[in-house]
Amino acid sequence: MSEGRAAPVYSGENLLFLTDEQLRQGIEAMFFAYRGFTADPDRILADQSYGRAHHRAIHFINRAPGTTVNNLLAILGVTKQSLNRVLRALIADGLVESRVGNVDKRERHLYLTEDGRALESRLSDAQRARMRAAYRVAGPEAVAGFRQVLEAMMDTDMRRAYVRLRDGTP
Amino acid sequence: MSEGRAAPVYSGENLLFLTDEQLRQGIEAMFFAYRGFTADPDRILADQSYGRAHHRAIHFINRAPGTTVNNLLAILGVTKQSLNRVLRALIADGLVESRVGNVDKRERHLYLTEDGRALESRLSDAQRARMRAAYRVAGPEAVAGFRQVLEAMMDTDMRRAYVRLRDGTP
DNA sequence: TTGGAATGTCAACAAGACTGACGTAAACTG
DNA sequence: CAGTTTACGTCAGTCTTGTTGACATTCCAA
Repeated sequence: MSEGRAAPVYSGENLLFLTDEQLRQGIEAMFFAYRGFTADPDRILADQSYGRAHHRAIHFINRAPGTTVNNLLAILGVTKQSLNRVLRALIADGLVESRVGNVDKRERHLYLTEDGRALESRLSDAQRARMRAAYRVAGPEAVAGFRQVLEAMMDTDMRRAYVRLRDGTP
Repeated sequence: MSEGRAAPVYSGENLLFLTDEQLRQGIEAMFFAYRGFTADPDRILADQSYGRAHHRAIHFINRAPGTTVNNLLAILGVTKQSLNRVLRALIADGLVESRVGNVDKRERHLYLTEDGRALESRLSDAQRARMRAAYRVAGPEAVAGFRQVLEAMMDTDMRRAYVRLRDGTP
């Protein structure tokens, strides 16, 4: 992890000698990497009148078609007013369809339209290309570690949401 | 990385069988983890009249004392006007000191004051604690992989800035 | 020495987040 | 069945943080 000083001894689950400096580097790595992570979709959306908020909504609607507004709210971690502004625009532009629930008519189930899926593809193609390139450079073991650390960094609620999406267990 | 389907064969630097699904999981991991990553400092700053932008400025001024505004601009990736608002507040509140450059009087060199360092500590203590916990859960090999993937995900400019800070080579 | 480039500041504006209040419809519950 | 809770939408107002545009100061090179 870091050269130039006496190699720290890691023993089992007792991971020691994590200097503030090492942690700080991890923090900065997160900061700079997240910028890269969002750069490509941001560029694509810059032309349109959409932003990162729209991208997030589109991503998760695509990921869990038929999800309810409340569900999306919990995943995105924003207020319903904030999400509503975004959804209103996407629905008005015909990228998202909102269907009243069959069993519970209070609920609205959200789906991407053909156009919505098209935009989603453009956005996630760009993001996946970068992720794929990074994965290739770093190698498979690094990828596994990457995922482990990220998962450990999440809040409990978010980890639950993440795992649920990952495993497709509603 | 993923169970439930035929184990993909990874061969040397030729990392294959990266399904869209696997990449998508990486993308979502980044999204959820970044939320956790910023949660603690955000909570601390919520009381004060500061936000994430102030945190970022404080972090990097602490990291590279005497840095110029232009320098900070490049690292943070915002416009100078945007940074200026943040700096103005921090200077007015006595957390940051701005000294006119000796050799080039157009430049302002930025330093944290005693109070600035105190807030920096509070913020980064919280963030480091989470990072440390995540590192401990994931283990040292995972941490190495984590850092590798993040570095590979950065834009070239950001990777340069990151390495420069990490290695302390101005 | 003068005009352009670089550095930084001030002012006005836009996006996107937030809170608070309110309304409607549907579901649940004693 | 009446009252309460839940799910969703909306209006209004505020705050943070990003943007452009205009401008002052300083440096440097033709």
